[in-house]
Amino acid sequence: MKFWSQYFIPTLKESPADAEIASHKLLVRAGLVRKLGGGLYTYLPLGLRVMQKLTQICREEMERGGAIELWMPHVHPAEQWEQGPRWAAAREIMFRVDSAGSGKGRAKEPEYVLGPTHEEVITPLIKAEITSYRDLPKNFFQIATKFRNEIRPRYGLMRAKEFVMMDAYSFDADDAGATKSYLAMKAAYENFFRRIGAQAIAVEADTGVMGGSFSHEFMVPAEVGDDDVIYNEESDYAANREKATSALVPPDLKDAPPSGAIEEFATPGIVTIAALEAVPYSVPADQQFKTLVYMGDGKPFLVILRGCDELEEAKLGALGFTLRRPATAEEIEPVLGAKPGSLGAVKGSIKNPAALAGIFADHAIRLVGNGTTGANKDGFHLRHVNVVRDLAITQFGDFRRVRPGEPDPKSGQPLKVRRGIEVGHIFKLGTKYSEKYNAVYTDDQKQSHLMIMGCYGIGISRTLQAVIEQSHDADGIVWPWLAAPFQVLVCVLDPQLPEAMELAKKIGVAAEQAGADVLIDDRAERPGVKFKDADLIGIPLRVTIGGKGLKEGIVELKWRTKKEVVKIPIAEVEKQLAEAVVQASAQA
RNA sequence: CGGGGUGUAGCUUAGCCUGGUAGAGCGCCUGGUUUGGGACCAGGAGGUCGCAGGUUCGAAUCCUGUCGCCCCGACCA
Repeated sequence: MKFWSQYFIPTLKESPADAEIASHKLLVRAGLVRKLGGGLYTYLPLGLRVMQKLTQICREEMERGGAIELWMPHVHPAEQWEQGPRWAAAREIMFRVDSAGSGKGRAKEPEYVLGPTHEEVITPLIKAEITSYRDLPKNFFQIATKFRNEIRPRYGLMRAKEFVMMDAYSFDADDAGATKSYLAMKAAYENFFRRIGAQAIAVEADTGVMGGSFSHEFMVPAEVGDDDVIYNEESDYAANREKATSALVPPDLKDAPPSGAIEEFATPGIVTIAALEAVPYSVPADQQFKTLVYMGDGKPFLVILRGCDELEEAKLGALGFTLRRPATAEEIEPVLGAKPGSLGAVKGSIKNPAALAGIFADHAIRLVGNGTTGANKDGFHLRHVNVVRDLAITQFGDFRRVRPGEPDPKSGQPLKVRRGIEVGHIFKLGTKYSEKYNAVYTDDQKQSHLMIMGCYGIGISRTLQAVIEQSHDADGIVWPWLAAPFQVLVCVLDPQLPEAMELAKKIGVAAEQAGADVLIDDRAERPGVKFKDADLIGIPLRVTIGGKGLKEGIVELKWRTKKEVVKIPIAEVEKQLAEAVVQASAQA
């Protein structure tokens, strides 16, 4: 039981100028956090309590899902990462630490880095400690502060440089076991988000820099989210935009026969799809081939799309390059023979085909059949280009960005799009890390095998804010029962009356015994201030003790989610409150 | 890192264009009146106008640089 006057809940009437979204404003106004610097926040007592609620529930669900808690350092020797598979890709976001005057002369490489996640730490650990199939499977987790030097911190805790994350790593003897571990974690996540009152949905996701074979993101739908979720509720299809596909190309599509011999025609100054669509050329975008050039680990490669489609860059990850970026005009011309705007992939038109790492085409270009593309000659295009006959394609794949309204891949229903906040991510990693660190075990036939890994993360601090974003009204936060810093607020309007405070303590004890955390507002403030603050900090259940009520022999009970106030005789309040607490706990 | 914006009291801000004693609201302190949805009256404390240069008789205001913060883009829990 905490007494407000002795506690520390600095609420604000006005929102800080740097807060843009509702949850960020409320975090500050309700006295949960204060900013130290960009992406760096102090958790005030109330904010810390919520964090502790979330971590404890997360811990319980992870343990129920078979994971074992441990704790790893967050200062990592840089060598640990240099030996790992993603140093090149991850070093940008890592804080570097150098012990002063170490004299090691490592001008370019840091001595230590602060951990953004822990695959590079746990995999060598498990390689050293686990060598037998008898000790598998194992799944380890920790709940700890993570460090990422976000280029652009945003929205309070939503994207911070230092944040709290639960990260878990599973090790299995075989693929079936790894899938089982993955599904156990998926269930644990679902339980966690359900218990804390967050409406999070699992969507198929891109594996990104983590690598691995498949993955789900847990998204809290919210307008302020950073990600687009492509979904259709009837078919149950849901995927991150980076991963989403559609059934645009019918499986039985027959490739169009050539419409004629390739014809070159002059297009002086025409370097965009839109310009070629206009008169006098009048070539619809969906009758054009778009040719993009990227650099993959230093070698250029081509991506061919329909003129009307956009590249979904994340899908290029499937090609397996470690480092990838758009090519510059200077890099393109010597290889293709023309500047961007006149590029194409027609056999024989490419100046130096041997320099290319490949030509990758989106399936959807088969819908074009015969189209127009650049001639690899500035100011010229080619028409009657046939996909099968003329394009030098290495491999077809899914590279285009889906659009709302396209048929979903499960049922053909139109796809929809909405924004979401990514609060959790699970990956089936496979052997990417175990291979790199040679994490092997011996089976019962004395054979060595690579362990199959999975990794799992929940952004606890981000989840805290996502819950607020999802659960607030004009007056303040509306905490779900188990996420709330306190479940019961006893609001004493006349704390100078000894009998009022006596009753408040009795009620508080009863609520605590029923399993609630109790805050007593005993401040010498006017009732209006107390009610406003109560709504702002969003405690689910409020008990009001007023001078008038005391005379009438009643107190008031009000849920934060409801408008009505229930008057209860003082003699019954302890019992009724205890029942309400027990019931709310049972439902949560 | 590219583009845009902004920095004035603990918080929210006016003043800047057009240079001339730095203002308000909230919060805080004192006293009084109030007391069921952010009370009122009276008095009071609190500001190197982000920092450093420059222009000027004179700079919060104009110029240059620099730092912080916010927004848009690429990345992520």
